[in-house]
Amino acid sequence: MQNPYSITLKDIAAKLNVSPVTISKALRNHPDISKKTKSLVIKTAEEMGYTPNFMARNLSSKKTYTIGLIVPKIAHFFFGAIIESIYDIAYNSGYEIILMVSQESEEKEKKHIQTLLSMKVDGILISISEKTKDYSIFKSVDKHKVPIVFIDRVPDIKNVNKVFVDDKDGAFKAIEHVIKLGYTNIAHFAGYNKVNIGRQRYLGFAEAMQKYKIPIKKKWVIEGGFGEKHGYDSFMKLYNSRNLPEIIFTVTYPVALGIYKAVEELNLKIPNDIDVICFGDANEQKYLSPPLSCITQPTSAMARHSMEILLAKMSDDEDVEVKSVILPTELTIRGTCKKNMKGVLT
Amino acid sequence: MQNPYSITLKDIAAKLNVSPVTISKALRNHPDISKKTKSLVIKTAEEMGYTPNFMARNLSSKKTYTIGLIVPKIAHFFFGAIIESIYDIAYNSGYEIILMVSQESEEKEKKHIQTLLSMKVDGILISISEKTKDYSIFKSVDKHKVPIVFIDRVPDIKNVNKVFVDDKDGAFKAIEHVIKLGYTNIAHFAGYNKVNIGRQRYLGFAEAMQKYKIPIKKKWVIEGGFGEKHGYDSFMKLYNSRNLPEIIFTVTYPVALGIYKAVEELNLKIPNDIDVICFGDANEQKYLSPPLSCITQPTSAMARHSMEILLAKMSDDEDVEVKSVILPTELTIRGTCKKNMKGVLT
DNA sequence: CTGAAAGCGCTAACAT
DNA sequence: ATGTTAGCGCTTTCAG
Repeated sequence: MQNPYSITLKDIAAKLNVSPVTISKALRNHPDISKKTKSLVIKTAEEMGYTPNFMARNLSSKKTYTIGLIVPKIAHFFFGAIIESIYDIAYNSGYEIILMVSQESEEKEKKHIQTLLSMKVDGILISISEKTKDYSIFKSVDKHKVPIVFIDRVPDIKNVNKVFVDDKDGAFKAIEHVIKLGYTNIAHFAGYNKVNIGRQRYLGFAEAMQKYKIPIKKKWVIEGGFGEKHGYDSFMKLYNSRNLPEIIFTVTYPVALGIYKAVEELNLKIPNDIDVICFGDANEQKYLSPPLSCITQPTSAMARHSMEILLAKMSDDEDVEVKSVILPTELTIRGTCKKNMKGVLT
Repeated sequence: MQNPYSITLKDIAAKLNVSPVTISKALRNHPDISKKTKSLVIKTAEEMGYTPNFMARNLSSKKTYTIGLIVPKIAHFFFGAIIESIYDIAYNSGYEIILMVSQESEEKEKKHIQTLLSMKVDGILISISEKTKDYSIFKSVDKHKVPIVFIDRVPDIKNVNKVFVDDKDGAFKAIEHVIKLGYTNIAHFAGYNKVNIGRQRYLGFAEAMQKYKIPIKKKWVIEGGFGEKHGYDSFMKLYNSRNLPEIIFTVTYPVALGIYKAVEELNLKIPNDIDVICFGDANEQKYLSPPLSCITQPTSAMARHSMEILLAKMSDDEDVEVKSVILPTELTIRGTCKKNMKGVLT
């Protein structure tokens, strides 16, 4: 027995002198059972402290009412916000979320998918790790017939459900803004080119530079992922090469934070010595010194759309159409990236 | 059938012309089975894309190798860090974490506990919501014989496993530091008195004030929970009453952030117009304007201790002793709370 | 070393 | 309206 202290349908049945099936049906509000019996059953079940056995229930029925959610990191504003929204929607739709953290490891991601599959989740929501190259695992999910929706970090394959932001457009808008302000020495601390968000943000950057005929300096485009360390290391590298740009556009907020850290250690000042703008918002940015300007992503809309798609896929047996939702970004200018006002500000 | 595309033990058995039991044993590395058979089984299982059915497995065995984790919030540095550490340790110990978010609601918390119980988790880790008053639910967990350990936000009951920080001492040290710096007009934006961390932090504050014979002004001790809104609202209230202290000690980091927000809106300056120190660290604090001083909690140590206790409880059948771990805090002085240097800094 | 039998707790189909 | 039978996929005795 799972543990000797849990009460089962049988126990209730014995006490009430009926069959376990009656209890099962009553508890699930099956039309077969009379109101009187139902209320009696419910009452005694409560009295006895009955807790349905999830494992048993889901072994005999088809649905588990659970959704697997895989993210690369958790202690990160963007994912924190996404997760929170998804939990919220799931809760209100009667689903449980099983959250897994890949920690940017392709191997862990794979393991987690296996686990979720073995847990018989009804669907999977995933933002893939920055290292993920092998997409075959996602096809295996398909084979198991469990619907999957990709969020933000989506793989470059056709015919999958994805919800992401118009990264290229967002980056373009930001760089265009920067250029119009009069900056010409613009660097980009990029993500990885093989990760969609890294690639698209770079492309937006490049397109804007091209449009305004500003040559892109190779040394000023540094690829290195999405974490704080990239920002710190790359800035240090640039600084030591004595070849600083006026402004750096970073692929994520943590990368920008890395620059803040380096700048402080070097006793430099933002935005005087170096200016920064980043892709991705975080609550704290407005309290940074100086407040960091950024491209804002609509996290709760992303969560909502992903859940809507997944919910639809999970309920409809017929093949619902594959959906790709692209959401717009917004430019939020705060204390950085406002060249024309430099004199006033400092 | 769960879904027609998943391969079961039976399928493998049929293919290999042996009984399902042999497969089951081989896959679990049971000593009964010969090496030769084992390797053959493992190989074909892989080829066929076998995924064990978690539900079935855990229905027939005792352990599920899952741990339930309940936290009040997720998009919050402290909990994010705790969660990440716990996930890490669990992963390395072969456990899965089922994360639930109570969103500071007692009702949701209760529901989540029920769900976890019905999922037959092997143990529960919980940081209770700020609203939780009824502790009877925790006793019901006890009845189910699933071990539970409380982290940080622990209920005020005897004989439960808990891991928390010496909140009172941390607050005391901070206020003592503040007083020694020469501040006398000290306010406290407190949590809720009925939540242990709120109460203890207040007590530390009060004790320090008393030791140095500084009267506590009632209007300067404002109770209001642990969120940003409390900080914002309370500061606005204080400001409008034209009775500002020199420094405010806040019960959490988000509360301090609320003050930062209000201060900016009011066009005031920290630390000149008002100074702040808070309980609880976050990565971003060092980049705030100005960098926020705080009392640092050892999140990963907290995670480690909780998991150690839980792991022990889950493995030993005999009643292991109830454990209460109290961890020390550290004072981290950054840009706020350094009166003697005011002239230099600004 | 291998397998047959029984059962975990629940639900679905089919009686009654 | 209630109960009987069977089975979900796996593991645990207990025989061979």
